Amino acid sequence: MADVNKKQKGQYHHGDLRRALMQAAVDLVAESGVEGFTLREAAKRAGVSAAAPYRHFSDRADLLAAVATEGFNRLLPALQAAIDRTEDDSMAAIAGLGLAFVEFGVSNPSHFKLMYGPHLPDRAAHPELGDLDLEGFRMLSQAIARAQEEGRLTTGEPRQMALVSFALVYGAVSSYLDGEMTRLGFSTREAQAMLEAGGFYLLRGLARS
Amino acid sequence: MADVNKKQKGQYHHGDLRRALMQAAVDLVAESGVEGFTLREAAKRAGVSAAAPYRHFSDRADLLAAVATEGFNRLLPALQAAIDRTEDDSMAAIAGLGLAFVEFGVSNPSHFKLMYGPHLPDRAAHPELGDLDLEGFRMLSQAIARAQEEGRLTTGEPRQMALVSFALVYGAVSSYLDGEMTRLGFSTREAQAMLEAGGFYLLRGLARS
DNA sequence: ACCTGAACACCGTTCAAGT
DNA sequence: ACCTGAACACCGTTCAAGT
Repeated sequence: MADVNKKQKGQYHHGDLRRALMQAAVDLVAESGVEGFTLREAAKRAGVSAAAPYRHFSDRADLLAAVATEGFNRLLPALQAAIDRTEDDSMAAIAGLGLAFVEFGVSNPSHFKLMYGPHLPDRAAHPELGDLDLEGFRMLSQAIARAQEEGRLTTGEPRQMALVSFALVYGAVSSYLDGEMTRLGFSTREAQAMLEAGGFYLLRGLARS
Repeated sequence: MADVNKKQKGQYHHGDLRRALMQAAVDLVAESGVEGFTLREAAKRAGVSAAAPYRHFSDRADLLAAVATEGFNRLLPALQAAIDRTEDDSMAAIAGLGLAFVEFGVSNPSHFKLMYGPHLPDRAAHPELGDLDLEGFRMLSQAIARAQEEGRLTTGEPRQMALVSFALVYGAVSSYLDGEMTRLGFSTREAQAMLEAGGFYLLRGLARS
């Protein structure tokens, strides 16, 4: 049960330096935000020199993008599972997607910040990120379209209704992670209650009257 | 009409270095994000040495916090104006608050990011920021309470309904500013349309049935 | 009171050299 | 193929010294 996060003393090769660096990034972001992450500190925690990361990542941003990609690769199956779990109820599927998204963000704050935050300077350099992002959004759009076909949601562009829903859950999670809710005097419990109520209010507004 | 942003050549005193540094910060954040802002570059643009800013700000974070404070000092009057403009219609006041918030964010992206983003490492060091933040939130809560008294919104904790509304507009603005909407394939026009529709859907959900 | 110049510790990144 | 050590340009911050 060797610790894969640190190089064995005296060993020349690391084992899985790529993994260890990504884990160090997640830890550092959790500890002190994305600004608090430095390549040198990540290398130090993995027990290698400051130059070693450049064998595995082209630069600092490339490492962060790899963590973001890992995040999408965790989120998308969770969203799919939420849909599968509610095969019979199209409205429940939409609510389930929202809850799964929120749960993912709260459980994976470092990943979430890198996936959706302003920290990746050149997203064009990582096209796979955009593709994964779009795929999640398409799941939501399709769930909304399905509910419309069943006559349970009001008419309107599914894409637009999806974007409204996304803005709500995205705003909820990121303002929570940024500490805005705490600043406004909400406890974690209250914040959670509001998330559920928020989804309820919005769904009510989207519902067929 | 002297350029207050640069020190006159040969002049020893600057004139208003504090202002010039804050303006440089706004510009740098707009150009390359908060990560792209450096104290040294701001000082360079103001025409002073790298140590000069420390006469006016205790450190880098203090300068950024000053810009955030300036942002709240612009936002709050805009919110108040939105309320005054719709004295007679409590529902219009809520919608007006949302639109004013969105308009502020789109027009003052650098300020908005610093006010609500994760970039200020120690917000406790700047208590006035939390106060101003809360004041804006109280405006929204009161508008909601008023609409409830008039029987136009469903019952429920105004604070909680305000938080839901805040999450929606906050999510809309910050995902727009972070480029997420563009990534999802929405044009600026579409994004704007969705903002309006989003407010409509949510208000509909909050309305008394 | 306000600013400069030099200094320190730190960072991202490169590159020749080691195993 | 993978990593080290030294180097470079840059950054935040401090401090003695200048005006």
